[in-house]
Amino acid sequence: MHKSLSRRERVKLANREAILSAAEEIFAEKGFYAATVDEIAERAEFSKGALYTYFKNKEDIFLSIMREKVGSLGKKIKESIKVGLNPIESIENLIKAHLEFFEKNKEFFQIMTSEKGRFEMGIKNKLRKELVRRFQSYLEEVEGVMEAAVDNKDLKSIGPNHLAIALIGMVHSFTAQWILTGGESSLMELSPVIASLFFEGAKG
Amino acid sequence: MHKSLSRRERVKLANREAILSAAEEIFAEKGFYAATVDEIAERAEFSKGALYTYFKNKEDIFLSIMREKVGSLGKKIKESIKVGLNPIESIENLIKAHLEFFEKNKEFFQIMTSEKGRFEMGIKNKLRKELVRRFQSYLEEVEGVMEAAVDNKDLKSIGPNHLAIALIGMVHSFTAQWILTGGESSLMELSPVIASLFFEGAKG
Amino acid sequence: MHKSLSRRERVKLANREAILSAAEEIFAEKGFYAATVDEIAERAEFSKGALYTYFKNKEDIFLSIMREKVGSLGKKIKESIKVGLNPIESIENLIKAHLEFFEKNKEFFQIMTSEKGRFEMGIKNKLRKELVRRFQSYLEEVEGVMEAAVDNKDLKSIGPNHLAIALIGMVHSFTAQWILTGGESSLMELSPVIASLFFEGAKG
Amino acid sequence: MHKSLSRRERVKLANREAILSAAEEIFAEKGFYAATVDEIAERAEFSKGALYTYFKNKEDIFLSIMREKVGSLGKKIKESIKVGLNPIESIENLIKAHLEFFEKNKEFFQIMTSEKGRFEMGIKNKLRKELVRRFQSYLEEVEGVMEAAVDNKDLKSIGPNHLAIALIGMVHSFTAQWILTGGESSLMELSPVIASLFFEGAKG
DNA sequence: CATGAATGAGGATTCATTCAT
DNA sequence: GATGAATGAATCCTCATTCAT
Repeated sequence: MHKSLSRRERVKLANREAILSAAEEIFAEKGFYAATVDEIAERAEFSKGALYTYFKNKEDIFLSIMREKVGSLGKKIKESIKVGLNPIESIENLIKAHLEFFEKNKEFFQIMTSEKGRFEMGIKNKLRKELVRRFQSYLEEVEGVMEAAVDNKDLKSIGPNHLAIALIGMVHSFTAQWILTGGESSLMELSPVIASLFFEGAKG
Repeated sequence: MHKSLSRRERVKLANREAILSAAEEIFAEKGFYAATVDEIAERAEFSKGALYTYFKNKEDIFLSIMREKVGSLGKKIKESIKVGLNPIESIENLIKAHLEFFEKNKEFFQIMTSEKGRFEMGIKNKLRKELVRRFQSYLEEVEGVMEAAVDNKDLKSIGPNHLAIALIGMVHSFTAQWILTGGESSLMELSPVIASLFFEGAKG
Repeated sequence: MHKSLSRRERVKLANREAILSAAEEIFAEKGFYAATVDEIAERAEFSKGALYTYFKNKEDIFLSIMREKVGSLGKKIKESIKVGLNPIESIENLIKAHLEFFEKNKEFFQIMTSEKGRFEMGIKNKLRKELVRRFQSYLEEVEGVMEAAVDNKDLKSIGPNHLAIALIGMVHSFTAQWILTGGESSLMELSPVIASLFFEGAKG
Repeated sequence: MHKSLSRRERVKLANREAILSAAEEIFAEKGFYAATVDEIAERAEFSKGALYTYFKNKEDIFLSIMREKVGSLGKKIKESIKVGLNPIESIENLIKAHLEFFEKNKEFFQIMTSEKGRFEMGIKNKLRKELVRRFQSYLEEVEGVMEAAVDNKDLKSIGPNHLAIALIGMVHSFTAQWILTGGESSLMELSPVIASLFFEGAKG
């Protein structure tokens, strides 16, 4: 990878990543507003000014993180779905992919759940629009499998939209709880519990 | 209620409520940081100074809203549980109570989901501690019904904690989606869908 | 004057004037960019923040000064012209009015001559547009007298535009020199010299 | 000229000129403060760092332009005066030389008129001092012709200082107006108008 | 008590200048 | 020498909080 990049270009790319990584932590801890550019710069071990050679402004840093992560989540989800032999297996893979992604991206999960509502408001901004589009496409992906499963009589004929909301709600809820209790144990271990509850329900 | 309050005291109480109500809107729209005291004062049709006779500072306004709402939600939940003849019915009531509450308190739901993570950090503050305690007691309440249902063999013997997380996750997810799509139709109508998915699962 | 203003309103107006007066000095000394809001605040004996209750931003302070002064200069010029019994006398009055105004408004003269070119560029701004309009109307006023004088055969039939440029150039040049040499003696005393040179020329 | 310069030295000199020329444009457009080193470097098609091998700092670039131009203007003026057969002709030549110079150096004229007042303040700097000295010598040159003309009874016995101020004021005013209206037509054509107004005055 | 002007700490951003490559 | 990334001082502006009237 990066075969064709000059050393200088590779350094720039690495620095960019370092800044984004530091910013992700701070944004997760404090949210967009309370996070300060100074603090991000300090955590990234760069001067304040350096951030502005890599990003247009604070919002650009934020949206760059979100764009990358949302895109990456979407890709993982898509891949997980394709791998399944049948809709049920696809959904099981979907759950696993979600948990795996959030386990590696705790900070992003926190940012996403707390700032999502915010960046959908007052969308004048190209980047913001693109971001919202990516989110939607991710949801549609999940709805897609649900629809396939319903068509295949694997799932009850409930609106795929509702099925998607229910599953994602459970996944997010378990993830949030896992983070709240320290995020130490393995989140992926919960995959069977979630699958079982989603498919079979809780009734004894 | 308020039997023993003088007229002056009643006015003060009403003003307090008016301020909190205005603040709730602003906080829901913009989040804690982006909301300005000026804007809250204007929306509440009070002078900025007046807010400071009713509340110690901006955080105090915020936590007052949260305390009241979290307390109120907890109370509703407790009541809903008690009314049920058996654990299953209690859980059905629990779902309805949730949806009813969020339908009336959209703004609070938005604030809660976006700021919850934040005010759990750096809890030096009495009010914050109390708030977190209230949240926990609300969760424990839900876990309580789940435990009863498991004991009663109404639900599979899954950890009550997991059952609570799953149900709350679904409820929050449906609520969030409802708000995102405008919050016009009735949220409570979704109660049977959620109950069915929770009890019976999605499998056809 | 200000009969109908409450005390508070009068104080506000006085404060506004104090800020503008301090700003005028600083802008004259350093120009728009080098002048800092901090310095203006300090000179005005207000806090930095206070300036922002009176003015939208630094540019607003600057344009407020210019607007008032340009308007005031224009008014003086118009009045001076009207008072003359004939075009020649009107022009003499015009010269006197100019010198009198600049003598009292050294700082404005300096700002005007150094920033004029600047605020004509990139006029996106209502205030800037209005300002340029006022400047033009002042020039047209001077051209107006010249035209009358030419029509009346008091002046050679040179384009009134050229006559206006020549006279204003001389007036500005004498003013600039007067300021450069300390601005102590009376500028108005130069009125006959300028009038003589303008009307009779330098040739012996 | 530059006979004894090596190729390397000639390149350096050419680069220096290219930078100064680019800087002159930017300074004329925006003034000293609003002009950025980045922009100058870009316009000159050099790296930012390169500018600092040719000039000590931003002020050095600015003062280098001014020094060269002021010196050049002074030289032209001196030459124009010498060529005249008598004082009157010398003054006519002086006017022509001025207009010719400003026609070729619009940018410098703009910089000069807007920044002149500024760099006379707080002169701690050798370069600045030298610059002010050059300006003064240019004025003295003009005063010199005026004195000669007065002595020769070609002009009224008005102080040569006043005569110089009046003439220069007119020249600058016409130049400023010419630039304001686009600077397309020939500025030099105005030479007879200015001479006539200066010598004979405006009276009909 | 209510008001809203004043305060000033805090934060985002710019840009001249330096310096490692 | 040339480059342009990095620096950080400087600056504008915001806004929670205070306090004189």
